[in-house]
Amino acid sequence: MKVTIKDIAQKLNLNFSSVSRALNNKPGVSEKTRELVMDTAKKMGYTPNVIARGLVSRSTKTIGVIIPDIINPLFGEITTGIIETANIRNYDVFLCISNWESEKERDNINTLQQKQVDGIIIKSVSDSNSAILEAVSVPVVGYESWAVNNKFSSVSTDNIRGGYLAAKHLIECGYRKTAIFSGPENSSSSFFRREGFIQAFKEYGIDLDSSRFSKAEYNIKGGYTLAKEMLKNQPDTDSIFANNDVMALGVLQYMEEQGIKPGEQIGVIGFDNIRIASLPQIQLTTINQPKHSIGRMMLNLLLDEIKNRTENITYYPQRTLLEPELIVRRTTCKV
Amino acid sequence: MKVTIKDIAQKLNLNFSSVSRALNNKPGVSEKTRELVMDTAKKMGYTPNVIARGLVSRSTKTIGVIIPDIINPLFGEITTGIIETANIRNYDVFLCISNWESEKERDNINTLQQKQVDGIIIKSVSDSNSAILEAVSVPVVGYESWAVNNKFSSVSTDNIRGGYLAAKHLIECGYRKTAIFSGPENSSSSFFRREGFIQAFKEYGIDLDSSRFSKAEYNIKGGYTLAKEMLKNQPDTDSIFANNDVMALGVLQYMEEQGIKPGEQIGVIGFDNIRIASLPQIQLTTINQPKHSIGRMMLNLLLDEIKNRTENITYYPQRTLLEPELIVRRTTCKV
DNA sequence: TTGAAAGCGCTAACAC
DNA sequence: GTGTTAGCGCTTTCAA
Repeated sequence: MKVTIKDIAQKLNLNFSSVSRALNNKPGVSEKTRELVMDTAKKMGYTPNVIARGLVSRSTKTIGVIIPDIINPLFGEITTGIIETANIRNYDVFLCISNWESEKERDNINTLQQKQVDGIIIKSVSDSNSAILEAVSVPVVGYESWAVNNKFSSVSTDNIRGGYLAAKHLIECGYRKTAIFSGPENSSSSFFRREGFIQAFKEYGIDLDSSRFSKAEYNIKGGYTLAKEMLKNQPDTDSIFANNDVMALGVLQYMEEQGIKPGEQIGVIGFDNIRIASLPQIQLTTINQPKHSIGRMMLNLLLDEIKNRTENITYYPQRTLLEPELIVRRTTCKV
Repeated sequence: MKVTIKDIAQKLNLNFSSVSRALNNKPGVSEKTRELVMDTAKKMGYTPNVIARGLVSRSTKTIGVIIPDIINPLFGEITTGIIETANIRNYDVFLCISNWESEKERDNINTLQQKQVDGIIIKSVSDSNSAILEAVSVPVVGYESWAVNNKFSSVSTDNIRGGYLAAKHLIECGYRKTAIFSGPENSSSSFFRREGFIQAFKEYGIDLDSSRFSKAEYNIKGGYTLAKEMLKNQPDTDSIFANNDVMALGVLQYMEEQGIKPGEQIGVIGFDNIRIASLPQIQLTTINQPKHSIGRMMLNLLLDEIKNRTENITYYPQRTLLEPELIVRRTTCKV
């Protein structure tokens, strides 16, 4: 059986509340007792039951994170940033995967609330959960969720600017007939990236043919399928803006299979700058997101809000936009 | 404030234990009361406090998972298998990242115990934690941990066989001077893969030069560095067995940079068969692990043991070995 | 069928 | 400085 503070108290002929005080470094115990308690606790192999502790203290020192998938390295790196920062600040992370399903995301939110997490970081996949999210009783910080909901803080890369940069580069390369491959319906990231992209073309006075806009799942297969379709139906397409890198990977796969040279015949630009995009065999031109920083910032924001709330300080949701960066590689013309 | 069973009880002029019974579908309440309770619970927006429930029932319906990193898609896919299966069986997953650090892993184990998880699935990075792991009070299932510890069940791909298959393929291609790039010190996967590899060479009566065995971190950079070193110091090396795919990716990166053609000048074989290995630009020859199945099997094993334990059925640790499969692509000769 | 009460392991307010 | 007590939200005996 597990050792409890009562066991320690009994052994030391103390009251269990004194043991609690000693263990938690609270005032009201003599140095002597404290040391004695600490020692025997260690000897007996005592580990606190954080569940019980959480029941009374109303804090679990755990924050919940909901991401759509774990295979896309983008989320992997953001999550790594979150976890590393959390650990430094003495918090644990409960990670949930929504698998891009709105319903699953709802389940995840519920689970986290039931688990009494102190706060939630979420990359929401659907507006339809915004009401639920607003009703959550703990602080929430979103990744790319400002448009959906401004009741809580959010951090994201400036997607409009990112899309703009991508377009500007493509235009300067001389591409004129660009296809845009977006993520799933309602993806706010795709929406803004496309907005910025279109804006740039407008500024340059170039018409963008919306029949070249299509959408699929944010994965390799999605990009592959879209490329196949697009290049068959509209073979004069001269470039592709894949709304994220894994999609771009799928595009490159299709082109490679067809013997179409990216960067020479058709330009391809992605978004995220995941690690493999830089491999010499891939050399994908893309827009960088500061992934690790995004994770770190979201966590810090969340903990600040948690602190504010316990201290009853009014809190104003804040939106943080990070600057994207164009990374030119081999899948677009060299400028 | 959150709704509790007491609130419901008060509203219905019932005792809160009746509400509990009704909510949990336990016998001892009339159908009428049960329905009434269910209804009002829903209306009042009641969600159970699983923390409190766990305190008394001694089960949190949560299992802990510890993996070394989240960037390597191998772990991503295994973890996806775990989470999906867990959700089907009504369990939540608490995911911890040890970052390949033994100390961090120890912290993770502690955290999970404190959080009172019902069981732990772990890919341990170090033998030094085996004592701690044995002392864990809940069931544990390991990935690739049999050699380290046989007090608990484990699932893994047959690494010896995998190494053997890799070697056989290389030999049949005509390679004779193979370098082996292993993972970090004490990596059991590398150990067995190398063993199987060496065994095959022995069977074929070919001497393997151990000066070509080296080790680094299990990531792209590790493979890159090792390839650079090896090909500089021992330029007659004709092939490389990278002990996992991400390492192989680093090897390919170096070769590409140097204009060395994989499969033509130097053969490269990896291990894991991660998704990107199949991209036409990469086309890495590798050994497949059934990643999703591994996750699913580990979870099922764990839940079985949890069940056995609550029912006081003696349990014998079992070792499950999965068959690896050679996937020939372009980085080795075509057979 | 329902109510009353104990207790899971812990913190915190209050008394001594 | 230490002990006593209540109570967090819930499940589970035992009585009624």
